[in-house]
Amino acid sequence: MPGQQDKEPIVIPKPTLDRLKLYHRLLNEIEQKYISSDEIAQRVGTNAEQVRKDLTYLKTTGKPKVGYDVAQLRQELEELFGVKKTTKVILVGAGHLGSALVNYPGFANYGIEIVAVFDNDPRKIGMFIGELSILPMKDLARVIKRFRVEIGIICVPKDSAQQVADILVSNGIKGIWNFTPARLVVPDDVFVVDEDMSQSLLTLKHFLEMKKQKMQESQRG
Amino acid sequence: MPGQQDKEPIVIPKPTLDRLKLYHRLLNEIEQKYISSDEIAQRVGTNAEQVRKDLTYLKTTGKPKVGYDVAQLRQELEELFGVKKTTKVILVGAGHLGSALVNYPGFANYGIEIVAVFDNDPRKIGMFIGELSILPMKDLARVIKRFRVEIGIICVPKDSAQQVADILVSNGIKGIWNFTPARLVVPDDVFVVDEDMSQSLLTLKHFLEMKKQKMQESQRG
DNA sequence: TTTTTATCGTTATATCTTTCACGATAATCT
DNA sequence: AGATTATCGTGAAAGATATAACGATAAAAA
Repeated sequence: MPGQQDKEPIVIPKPTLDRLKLYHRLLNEIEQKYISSDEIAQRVGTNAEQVRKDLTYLKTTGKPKVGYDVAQLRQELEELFGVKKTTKVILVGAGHLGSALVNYPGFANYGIEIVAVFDNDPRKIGMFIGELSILPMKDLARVIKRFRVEIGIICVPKDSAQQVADILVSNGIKGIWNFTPARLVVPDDVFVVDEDMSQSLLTLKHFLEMKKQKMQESQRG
Repeated sequence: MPGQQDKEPIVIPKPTLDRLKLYHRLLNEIEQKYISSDEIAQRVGTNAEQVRKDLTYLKTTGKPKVGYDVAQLRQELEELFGVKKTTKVILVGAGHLGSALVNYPGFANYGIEIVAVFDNDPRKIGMFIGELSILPMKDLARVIKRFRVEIGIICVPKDSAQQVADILVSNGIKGIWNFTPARLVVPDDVFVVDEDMSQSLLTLKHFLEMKKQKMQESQRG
């Protein structure tokens, strides 16, 4: 395998990465100069050992009796997640969800900029979502090249999802944020993050089921 | 601890539960009568052993040389997730995202019915989202009681999130689907599922960071 | 300056999850 | 009917992650 080196291929475990995201969010909300592993833990709902373990994956180190330098930690996390670099993104599918995303105020904080919205419904072409006019799919290649877009958001009906993914991939997109329940098939070097809301829903319903069962049991018992 | 029994407190591990959701979705898409662990695995991107292990948490059992009965497995999963029972849900926050959710066609498939939408902006009261007219917050208690609502969706601005959560909880809501980045503080018996899109974003950006680093390394090396 | 204390970093232990391995079994083939 | 085969179910091994334990260290107190 050429181009691969054994020295320090430190990969951060997924669970740790997920918690680091929580820490990152927390650090953006607090004012103090230092914070202890224990305080971080309490605020995000884990324990101090876990926090310290997680932070060993970073360069930032804490001081005994004081804790971690908030600004420093925040900055390292921002680098880790590339928050500071603006990433240009296109969105395909100008339905309700697409509109919601274009208008989502949170993206700017994470260096995300939606530069164009596409749809294949001729009636929608030219209409505006926020300040962006909806473009036809045939303009996609041009826009991606022009703005050097790397990420595409898919929020079209499920049955068109794979087709759209194929178009995005063939135009050089390397990251896809998939809001449809479809499982996308893409080359290895393309990264897909699924945002399937129905799945979260199942989690909620399952919880309520469990709860009801428990209540019935304790009544019987 | 009264009301707690030691016999068979079988709890399905979270990773297993997440995969079961994938299997459930798959089973809804296929026509065949039987399916093998291997086919399930290939279709959802895992391996056969994993699938079989996961299915040991269910009552359904497979037949050698044949596989699992699709209909039976589907039904057991539907029961597990409470898909068949319609759950009534209210939504607070009639912004872009709220509208998107009300119009989301996928909910019906999972037995979710949004029965009312609330907002505290007087200008929005009485306007329609789909077929639902936007109600003032003061109607909330009445609606929850009337429809026996157990789940509330919060998609208001971050700063109002906790306040809304408190209102929901005090009106007997037991499950909250939180679309804001706020961390909600609720009693132990209330279950919160966070749907923080900014967090998924970080996953994507982190991936792109990694990728860039790798490319730089391989150029240097 | 010495002692005490809070908090870190890290190694060791425990738990949880996945993978492996293989005997059991129902369907198919000879 | 007996042999063969695909597939299951499960217990054991391996791997990953989380928790616990504790010595080290910087700040604060004595």
